Amino acid sequence: MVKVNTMEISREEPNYSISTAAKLLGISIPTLRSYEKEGLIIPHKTDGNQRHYSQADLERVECIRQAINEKKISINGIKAIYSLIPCWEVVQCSDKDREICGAYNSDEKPCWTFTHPNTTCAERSCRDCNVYKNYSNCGTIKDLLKNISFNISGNN
Amino acid sequence: MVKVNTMEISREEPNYSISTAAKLLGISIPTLRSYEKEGLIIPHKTDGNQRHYSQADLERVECIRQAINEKKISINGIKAIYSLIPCWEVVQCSDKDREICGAYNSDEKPCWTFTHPNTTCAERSCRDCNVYKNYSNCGTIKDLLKNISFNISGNN
DNA sequence: AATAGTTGCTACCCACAACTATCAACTATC
DNA sequence: GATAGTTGATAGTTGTGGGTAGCAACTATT
Repeated sequence: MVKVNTMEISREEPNYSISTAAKLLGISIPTLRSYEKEGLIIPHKTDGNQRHYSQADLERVECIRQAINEKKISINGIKAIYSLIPCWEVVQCSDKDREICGAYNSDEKPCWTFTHPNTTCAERSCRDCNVYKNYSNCGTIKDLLKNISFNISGNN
Repeated sequence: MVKVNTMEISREEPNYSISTAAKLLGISIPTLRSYEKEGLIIPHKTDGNQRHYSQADLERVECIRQAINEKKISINGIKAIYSLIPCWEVVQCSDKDREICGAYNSDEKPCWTFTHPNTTCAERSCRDCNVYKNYSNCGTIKDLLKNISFNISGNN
């Protein structure tokens, strides 16, 4: 139990610089930066604004690469898929939040690419949020949708 | 009421040949065929195996085109998004169905591109199914997910 | 039975999404 | 304070996904 916890922490410890991360992944540094610019990853940033990547980050990037290179899903496609993660349920945000939240009302970009003024997510760090952390692995979004009690309204 | 019904029927009446459909959409015939081959649309087929398109089909194609040309989502991306439609809830299929159903266990292709032997969907026509019909319009998939009572398990 | 339109191929084209290289200014480490 | 590594830019490269054209065989319409 304690051991698992330790492993979990080390998996999320941002130990790799951008150059070692790029080397480990077999891609260039600009590519890694562009994934961030597109909102696919949120690396940790030091006080001096330098990027650091954890093991979990690397695995996330590998899923993204698999989607792009093997599944032939474009970057905008991945963003659209991420936007379907039901964040509003994961963070249990209020009806009022949903009205004003850009993420809730978008189907083009993941929620963590929005600023969330005046919502539950305002003071949260998206990198540490379960929406970002849990549903990043290659096939987990559909699995999330399966663990759902549906209540389809107006379905004729 | 009757009037709406009539409109609804005419909207789904497969009145257009492939050449007129292509002309109305401003695309070539091979393109229209390729969308079908990819599983994005299911046109009606005559006894002589010729394709006929309804008004609803044309609108569907327009959404697909918008996704490809404006949103820059690749065809495989669109397929992956369609695969996230919770068909199992729309058609209310059994636990046993879910075990053996290729669609339930895929996140690459929409459910209607599978044959569904020995499931609730086996004897259904996918073109007439609500999964195909209702959640084809550009932004409706996320809306569907919003009309849901969630029951997230194992969410730490 | 003749004309027009369709079928499923295969072969071809090209815009551009994904990626890389290079830069001066800045940060980290010793 | 000097070396190595990083930052955000811009400019350049390239593979290929999305689309088209052309074909013989088939179907529809007159």
